[in-house]
Amino acid sequence: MSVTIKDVANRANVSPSTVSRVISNNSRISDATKERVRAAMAELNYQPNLIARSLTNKSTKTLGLLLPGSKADLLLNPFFVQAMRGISSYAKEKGYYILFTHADNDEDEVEVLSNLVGSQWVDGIILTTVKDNDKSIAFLQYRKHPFVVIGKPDDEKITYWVDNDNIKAMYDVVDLLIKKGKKNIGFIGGSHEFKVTKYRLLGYLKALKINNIKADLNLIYEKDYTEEAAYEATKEMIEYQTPDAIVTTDDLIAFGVQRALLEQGIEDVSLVGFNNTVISQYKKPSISSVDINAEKLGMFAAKLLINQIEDTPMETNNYIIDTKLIERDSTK
Amino acid sequence: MSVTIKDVANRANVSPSTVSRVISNNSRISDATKERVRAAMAELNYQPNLIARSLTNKSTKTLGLLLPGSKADLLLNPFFVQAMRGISSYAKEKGYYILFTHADNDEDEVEVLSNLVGSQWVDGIILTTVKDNDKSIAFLQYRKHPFVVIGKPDDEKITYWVDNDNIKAMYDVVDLLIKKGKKNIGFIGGSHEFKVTKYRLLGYLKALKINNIKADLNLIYEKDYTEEAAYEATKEMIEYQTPDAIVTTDDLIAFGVQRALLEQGIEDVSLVGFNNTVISQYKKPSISSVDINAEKLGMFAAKLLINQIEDTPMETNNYIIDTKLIERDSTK
DNA sequence: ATTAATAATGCAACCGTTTGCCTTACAAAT
DNA sequence: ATTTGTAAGGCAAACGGTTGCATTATTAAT
Repeated sequence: MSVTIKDVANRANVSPSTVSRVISNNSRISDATKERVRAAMAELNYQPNLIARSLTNKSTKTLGLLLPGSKADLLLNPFFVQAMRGISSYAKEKGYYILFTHADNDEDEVEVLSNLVGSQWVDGIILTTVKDNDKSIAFLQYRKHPFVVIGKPDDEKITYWVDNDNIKAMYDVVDLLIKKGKKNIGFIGGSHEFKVTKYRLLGYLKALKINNIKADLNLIYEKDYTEEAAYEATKEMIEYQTPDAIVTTDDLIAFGVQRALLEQGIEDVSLVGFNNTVISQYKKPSISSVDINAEKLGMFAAKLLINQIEDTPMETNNYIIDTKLIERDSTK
Repeated sequence: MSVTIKDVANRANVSPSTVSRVISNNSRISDATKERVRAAMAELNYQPNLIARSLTNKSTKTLGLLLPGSKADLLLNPFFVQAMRGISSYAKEKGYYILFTHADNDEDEVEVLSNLVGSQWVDGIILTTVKDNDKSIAFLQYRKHPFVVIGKPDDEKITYWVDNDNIKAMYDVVDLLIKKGKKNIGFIGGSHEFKVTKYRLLGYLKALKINNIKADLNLIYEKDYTEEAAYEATKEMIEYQTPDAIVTTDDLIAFGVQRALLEQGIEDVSLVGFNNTVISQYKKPSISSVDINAEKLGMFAAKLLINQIEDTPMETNNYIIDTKLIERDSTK
C-alpha cells in the first residue's frame, strides 16, 4: 500500500482537503500549516496518485500518439523516431505523458482511436500521417476530441496541424537543379495515398512550369516508400529515358535510385532525397537531402495540442516548419 | 459528458452494479438481463471509463517504456523502433497500453522512473538498455515494482530479462571468420558502458582463444555508437596494422569502418555488423550483419512483464532470442 | 403450509483525489 | 455587548467504476 493523502493528513493533523490545498498552494491555507503539511509529505515520501487525480480532474495529462499501421517500412524511416523525440521532449517539459499505440492496418486505425478516445485515457491525440480524405481525422472531428496532425489536412482552417511547406521545399530543389542546367528531371515518390507525396509532386510540377519545362509523365513515378520499389521504378524510367536529375520524396527512395543508377554505370545524374538521414551522407556519392526538421515538427505538434487542451489562446492553428536542402556530392 | 455506467443502468432498468457484472460477464446475472443490458450499452454506445476502472482495480493496464537519455544516437538505431513494434504488438494483443518516456540524461533516468512509479501510472516498466551496476534496475528492485529489461542484467537470477546470447552470436561470427582463414581480426564496439558491448567482446575473445589466436589489444576499440567514432577508430587501427577482418557491435559502426577502409583503398578486409539494418544490404559491398531479432526481443519482454504483472506462473525469468548471421559480400 | 436452499439483483462502501460550501474562531466595527 | 467581516480549515459529495454483503423472489424439500 502506498502512502495517500490521508496518511499525510493524519501525520500533519489536518484534513485531506487541507493537504490537497497545500499541494495546489491554495492561498486559504496559512503558511504555518503549509510548512507542517509539506514536512509530513516529505517524511512519508508522498506522491499524489495521478489516476485518482485524473478521475476528478477529468484530465489525464497524457497525449496519445498514433503510429500508422500500414506500410510498416515507415517505421524504418527515422522521421517517426525523431518526431517522437520532439513530442516527448515538449510533453515532458509541460508535464504530459505520451501514450503510444499503433494500428495494425488502415481499417484498424479508427478502431484504435475509438478505444483510445472512448476509454478517456488521453486528453488529446497526435496523428503522424495524413491521407486524402482521412478517416481518422474525420472520426476525431466527429467525436470532438482534441487532436493535431503532422502533415497538411484537407481542412487547413479548422484542424490543428504542423507541416513543412512541402510544395516550396520541392520547388526549391527542382528550381535549383534547373538553374544548374538540368532539363530532364525525374520524380520518384512514395505512395500517392500520403499527402506528403502529393505536395512534393506539386512543388516539382510548379518548378517545371515556371521554368517553362513541360512535365513528362514517363519521368514521374509514385510507388511505395521502399528502397526496392524505388530501384524498380528507376530501372523502368531509365529504359524509357535517362534523366539528368532525379528528385525523390524520401532518402530510402533515393538509396534505391542510386543503386539502380550505379548498377547501370550511370554517373552524371543528380539525385536528391528527403529527411536527411544519417546514412545519406555516407553514401558513395553522398546524397543531397532535404532536412525536414522532424524533431521540430514533433515539438510544435505537441505544443499545438497542449495549448488546445489547456485552452491557451493561440494566434494560429498551424505551424510551418522550415526545411533545408543539405547539398552533397550527388548534386555537384 | 460521456455516457457512464449509470446511464446504461437507467436505460436497462437495473442497478450500476448489475451493469458492471454484465461487463465482466459474471455468472450471477441471468441471461435475459445480460441481453437487456448489452442492448442498452450498444444503444448508448457505452465505453467504460478506464481511469475510473483503474482506480478501483489498482491496475492501469499500462506498461511504461523507458528509452535511454544518453547517447541520443541510439534513437537512430532501428533496434529501438523494432523493439517498440514488438512490445506494442504483444501489449495490444493483451489489452495493454504503452506509456513512453525518455530520460534527458543518465542522472535523469531514476528521476523519471521515480515519478512514473510513484504516480502509479503504470503496472510495470520495460527498460531498453542495461548498464553495469544499473541504477535504474537498482531503483526498481528497491521499490519492488514489476519490470523487465532488454539485455542481460547483473543479477540474472532474480531480474526478468530477455536478450540474445551475445557471447555466442559474436563467437560464431569470429569463429566462422577464422575458419575462413582470417587470422588478424579487429574488434570495434560501442561504449563499454553498455553490457551488450561487453558480451560481444567476450564472444570475440573466446573465439580467438579457442582457436589459439592471441588477442591483440591494438586491434580492440570501444568507442561511441556512432559512424564517426568508428571511422576514426578504424583509421587509428589501420595505422598500427591492417587486420584481415573487422567485427563490430553495430551496423552504424560497420558503416564507419567501411568508409575508412574504402577511403584507404583497402578491399580485402572482411566486415560484419550487428542489427541487420535495411541499409547494410545496400552498401557497396553489402555488409554481413547479425540479425538480433529486435521485434522478437520486444515481444518477449512484454510477455515476461505482463505475465509477471498478472501473476501467471512462469517456468523461466528470461528468454534468449535467437540471432542469425546474414552473410553478404563483405565476408565473401 | 412452512422452511430451507438457491438464484438474481440491489445497496452501499470504497479506490484517492478535488472542491463547494459550511463552521469555527477571532478581530474590528457599531 | 452585539453584529459583521474575514481568515483558516473541515465536511461531504463527486468523479465512474467494482465488489462484499444483504435482500428479495423463486423453487424445492419437508
